[in-house]
Amino acid sequence: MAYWLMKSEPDVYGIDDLKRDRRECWDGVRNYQVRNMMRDDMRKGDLAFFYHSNCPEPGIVGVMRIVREAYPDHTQFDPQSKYYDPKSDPDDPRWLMVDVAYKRKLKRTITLAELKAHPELGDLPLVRRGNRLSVMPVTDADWEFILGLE
DNA sequence: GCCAACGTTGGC
DNA sequence: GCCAACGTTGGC
Repeated sequence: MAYWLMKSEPDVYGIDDLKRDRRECWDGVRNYQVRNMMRDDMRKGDLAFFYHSNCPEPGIVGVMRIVREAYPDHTQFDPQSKYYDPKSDPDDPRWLMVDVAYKRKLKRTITLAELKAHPELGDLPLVRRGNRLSVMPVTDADWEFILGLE
């Protein structure tokens, strides 16, 4: 089983929204590297950290489970959606999404600042300069280490 | 295929 | 709101 970290802006969709919905499709990924990881490496049963980005206190706020593997993201064909992609061919969809299910909230937010302060996490893409992936792999060791901070 | 211009992400 | 970093676009 693999581990992941997935970013979302809490103003758009936060951990409390997922807690309420229990399960949701992770739409709006429009980055090829992320799409390829979701398609090739993300499997049902994998666990992921829910990360709040672009907010007053960016950090890890919860844990969720991948419950459906990559399939076409319907928002790419919806002209009303901000994720609409007119260049995507319905017979060969360009963008994919997975479904996630709420597992739990962390007892507290493990902030980005805190993650950065631990040299043990130096290889975590999140804390590496210039990283902009909205979905990234987390090693077993980093997963355990981060949960240990809770 | 190069690369300048432009758009987006996301921390601060 | 600023801006660094990086991805994408499109002219050539």
